[in-house]
Amino acid sequence: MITNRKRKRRLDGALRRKRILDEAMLLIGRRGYHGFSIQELARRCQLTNAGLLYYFGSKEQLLIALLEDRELRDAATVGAATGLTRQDIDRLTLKDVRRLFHVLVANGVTQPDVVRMFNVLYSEALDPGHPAHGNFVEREARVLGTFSRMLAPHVAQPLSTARQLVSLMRGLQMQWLRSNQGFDLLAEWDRAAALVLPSPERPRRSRARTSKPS
Amino acid sequence: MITNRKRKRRLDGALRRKRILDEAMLLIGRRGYHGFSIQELARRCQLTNAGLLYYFGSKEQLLIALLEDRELRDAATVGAATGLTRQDIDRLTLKDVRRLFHVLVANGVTQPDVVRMFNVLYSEALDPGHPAHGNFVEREARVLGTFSRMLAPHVAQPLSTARQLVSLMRGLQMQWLRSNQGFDLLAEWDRAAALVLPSPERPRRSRARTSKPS
Amino acid sequence: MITNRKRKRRLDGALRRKRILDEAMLLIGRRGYHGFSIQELARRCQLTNAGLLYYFGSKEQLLIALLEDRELRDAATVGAATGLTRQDIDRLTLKDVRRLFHVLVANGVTQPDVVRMFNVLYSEALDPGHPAHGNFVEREARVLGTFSRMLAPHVAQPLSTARQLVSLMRGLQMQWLRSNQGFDLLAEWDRAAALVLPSPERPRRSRARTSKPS
Amino acid sequence: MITNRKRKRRLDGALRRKRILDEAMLLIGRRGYHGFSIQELARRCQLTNAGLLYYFGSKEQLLIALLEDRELRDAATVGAATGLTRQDIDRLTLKDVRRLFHVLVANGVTQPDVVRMFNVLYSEALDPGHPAHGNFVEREARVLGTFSRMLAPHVAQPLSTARQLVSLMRGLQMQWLRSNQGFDLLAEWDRAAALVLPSPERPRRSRARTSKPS
DNA sequence: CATGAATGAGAATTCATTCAT
DNA sequence: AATGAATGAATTCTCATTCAT
Repeated sequence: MITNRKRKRRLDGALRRKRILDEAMLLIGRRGYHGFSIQELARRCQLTNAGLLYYFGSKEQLLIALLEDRELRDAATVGAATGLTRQDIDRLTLKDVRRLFHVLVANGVTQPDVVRMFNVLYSEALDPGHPAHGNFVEREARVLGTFSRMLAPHVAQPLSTARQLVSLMRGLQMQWLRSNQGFDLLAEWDRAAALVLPSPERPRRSRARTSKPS
Repeated sequence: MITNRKRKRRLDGALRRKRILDEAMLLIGRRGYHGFSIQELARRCQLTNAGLLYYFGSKEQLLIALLEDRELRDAATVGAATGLTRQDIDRLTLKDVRRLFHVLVANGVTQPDVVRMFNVLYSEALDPGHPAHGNFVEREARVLGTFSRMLAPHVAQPLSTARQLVSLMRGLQMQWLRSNQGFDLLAEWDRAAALVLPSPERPRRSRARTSKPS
Repeated sequence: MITNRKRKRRLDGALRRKRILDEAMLLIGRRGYHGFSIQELARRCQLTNAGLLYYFGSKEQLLIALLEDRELRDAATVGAATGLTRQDIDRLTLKDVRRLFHVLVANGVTQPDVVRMFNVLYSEALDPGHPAHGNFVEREARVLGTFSRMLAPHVAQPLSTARQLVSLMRGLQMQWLRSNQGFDLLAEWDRAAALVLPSPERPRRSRARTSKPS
Repeated sequence: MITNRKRKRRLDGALRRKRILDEAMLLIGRRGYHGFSIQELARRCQLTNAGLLYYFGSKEQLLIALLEDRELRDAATVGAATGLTRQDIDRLTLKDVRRLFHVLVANGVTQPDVVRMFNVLYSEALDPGHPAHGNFVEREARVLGTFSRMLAPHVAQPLSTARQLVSLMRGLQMQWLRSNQGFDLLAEWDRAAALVLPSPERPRRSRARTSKPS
């Protein structure tokens, strides 16, 4: 009984937090960190201003909590979808790499709001004074690093290729969002990836010299 | 005399306006439309709050003026640098296309603040409520349309290629800005463009069977 | 067993209360009643907000409890240090009076935080709306009354002298606190007291006609 | 005409500032810096919150402005009342010194609100975090220094005497305020000063030898 | 005995904007 | 051409307090 109750209460608290973060994601995704207000978020969560801040101390901390939360969830999602772990990074076949990126994009297609939030923050956080600046600088380094390592066995200039993939992924996502998801993002991605990643059947990196005769 | 004065004053006025817009570009580039304040801008221009609004009426109108101003200037810049006009669009050779994009990116390299502003607004304006939303929706359509037309004679799926080029350009710019211009953007661009655009000597892309008669 | 526990708990409760009051004294001494917050006090006591109020009901009651607690403790301290009781007041020799004041000040030297709190509240409570206003009005009357009675046999205008002593004591304490206890308060006090209180051997002050058989 | 208008406008602004500061003095005198609110002050000045802050940027700056304003006015008042200047400090006769202090206190009697504000801040600013802390530390040093110099030719331990005078002045003022000006402060002061300052006719202070051989 | 959750009131401050001058 | 004065609305955040558990 007691445990049940306790559990229920705890769950309630955690659940509420989650709900708030979900709503915050939507709001920030639309208006950006500077453009949304604690007030509006609270209203949407049917909480008072103070009630909301009870959970997250300040607007800034809310943002940080949101990013942390997302990071955890996304890592889990991707891990589950690909069956790959950190250890595999250096040993992936080209096919694995393709599949991984495909999954990444496919995952985004199912949650456009997440994609929107990330992309909005991604550029808003360019500003060194932005509360998520550090987070995104670090994230970018991490992502480019990871991609480079994955690509290293397969392409001549892994960092360049990583940059291209990141650019294409984010750029296509942005266009997709702006067009109200008016085209097939995943297909577009596959097409783009095919240009940037060497085709699997042929021995890689000949490209680096001869280019693609196909 | 009087005319002189008037002229002088007008010139001063226009000059002042320009100065304000330049400062606004920096500010908006860093903090976004929602994140910057008339107050701060006025301070930086050594004007009072009211003094600034005398020129632009409202924050929103300021943004619009800024975008219009930029549009004019950039069109002029690109036109001058490439020697191409609107009429040429459909008749460009692949080489011209390559050159055009190269100029575009090279132009950005010389004015990172402009690049920053555009990219920040580009994602901030995803929000339908953003005062520049319409502008950017239209701009995107225009850009993709123009690029598609330019690419049509040369690639199988011009719109896809246009999307890729736009994505790569913006994505690389963002990475370049975030890294504090820590890599050679132009070189990176050329590398990326080489993958997406067919190499000039060989007709590339057997896929382009059906071709587009447009 | 049960009684034990209860006792233990009670003791814990009382102890906790005391700890809270001690911390409150520090805080109020530094920031005043208006300037400190239940929140900060709770944090310092490693208690929740609600936990703290469980003990004292409200901020105002906390202040009152603090003053009462202090009153008790100080009365005890002074009584113990001088060996004098309320009944002795009218029969004190000049030497006793001197000694009493000396002890009072000496006592303050050992606990600057108490001194600080009293002096801060002493002036903050000038405001009729202050929750300790009544307390301090009454306290002042009591102190002046008591001092006057003690001084009556020895000086011509006991109330004036009482006012002077009170002023000197508080004023020197304030200077002492502001200078970070940068001078010898007790020595300073003795010097000042010597001017205000008649020297014991010589009857000083011809005004004091009534004589003193001391 | 134009000058007139300009002057009038300026005066208006300055006048308003003055009115605000006067009201602030009352409010801070009653509730202290922590205890008063911009809101209430604005209401009393028939201004909006923002309207008030237009003049003084922030609560803290308001306090500083208040203190500066007071300093100027008080220096003027005292100078006018005594006819003494800074240069005279070291050459004052005992009689001058007495007169100066008398004027100081008499001046206070005519403006109890000023006295209240100073005394309230005087103790509130003990806290190193208080925005007027520095101001009051410095002020205390200056006052004690000045008094000491004035007293140096006349008493054995000028700093001690200065401390006593400061203590008595402030202490009596406080009692006077707390009693709702229920006694004759000036008379009380003269009585106290007579004890601390050597009487002019008699070759003061045989004590000065017997007690401290320093 | 104490907490977790929440609130209503109010805090200081900022914002875009207005308007007479 | 620009300012000084002012505002209403909103912002983030803090406060003391309540109440079920």
